Amino acid sequence: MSSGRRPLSQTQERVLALLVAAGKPLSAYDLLHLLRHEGVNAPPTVYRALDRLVRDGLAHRIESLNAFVACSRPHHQDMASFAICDACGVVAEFGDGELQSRLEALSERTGFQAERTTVELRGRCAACAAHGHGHGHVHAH
Amino acid sequence: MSSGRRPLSQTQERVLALLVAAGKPLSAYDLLHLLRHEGVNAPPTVYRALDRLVRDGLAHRIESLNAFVACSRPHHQDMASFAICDACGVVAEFGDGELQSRLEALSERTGFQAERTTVELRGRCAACAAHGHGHGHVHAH
DNA sequence: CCGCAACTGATATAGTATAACAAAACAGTT
DNA sequence: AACTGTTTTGTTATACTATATCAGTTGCGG
Ligand SMILES: [Zn+2]
Ligand SMILES: [Zn+2]
Ligand SMILES: [Zn+2]
Ligand SMILES: [Zn+2]
Repeated sequence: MSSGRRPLSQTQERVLALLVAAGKPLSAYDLLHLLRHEGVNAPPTVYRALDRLVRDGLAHRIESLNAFVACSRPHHQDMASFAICDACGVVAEFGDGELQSRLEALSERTGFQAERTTVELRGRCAACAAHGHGHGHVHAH
Repeated sequence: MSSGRRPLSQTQERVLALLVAAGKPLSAYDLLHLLRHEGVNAPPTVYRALDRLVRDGLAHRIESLNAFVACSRPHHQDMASFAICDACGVVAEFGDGELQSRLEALSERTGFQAERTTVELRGRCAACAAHGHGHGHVHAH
């Protein structure tokens, strides 16, 4: 039998390293541009590596940004939520037991069987809210 | 002074009507195809109508689907959450005071100032979970 | 009438994601 | 080593989602 899961491939390691280094969400095409120097030059390669990382719980997709971020507590089983600063781009990942309980209670009541839950707060982080970075925007370019 | 907000334009009305009739999320391009018969033939027209409807609280964007759905309780001020069935495509919109309080408490603690909150549950609705529609997928085509 | 704001038309372009198929790499088995 | 099933990669092409830009229009208040 196969004990544990496969190790990451070279590409998967590279993508994860880039996400960790960035410390904020990168789009698949951001990653692709960063990897052009290293022989990766097609979208599917990047998307496949991302699929693996997300399946494995090493990265998350941020739906409201169409982007990906390294998991801050790899392989956790509970659901993840995100607070995303629109001024500086930083993302805080947090787990919230009460939030999760609340959503599970809802499933109980309604019979809806959730397989995946997205919770994303968009706004300003404490630092940016203080600083008068009140109306800036992060640009991907 | 201008009492109340402007009425919806013809295009905006049509887009809203289509969303209501569909009873589930439609992509901007789904709407565009439906409107081709009526002289609308460019994406920006549809996106602009959708912007207006979303700004006005008559429709919501579902981030995890890149699609739009009519609001089930127009103009509500509290945050909306969504349970989306991946088998039959139906979306249930719900407001949950406790959920909202929980998220507001979080903002309080961390200083994060949320301007927009996305809560989306993906899974199977009660009917589909019962029926053994256990592994189907909804296709947009 | 004038000016302003919102909306539209039209064209082009940017950004995000997957389909499909062939080839290579890898691990476990015989 | 040879065989087998699975995973990953390469490559090309294509589909889907969204915005930029600029000109023209419409509706309304001053
Ligand atoms: Zn995580
Ligand atoms: Zn910030
Ligand atoms: Zn609503
Ligand atoms: Zn269903």
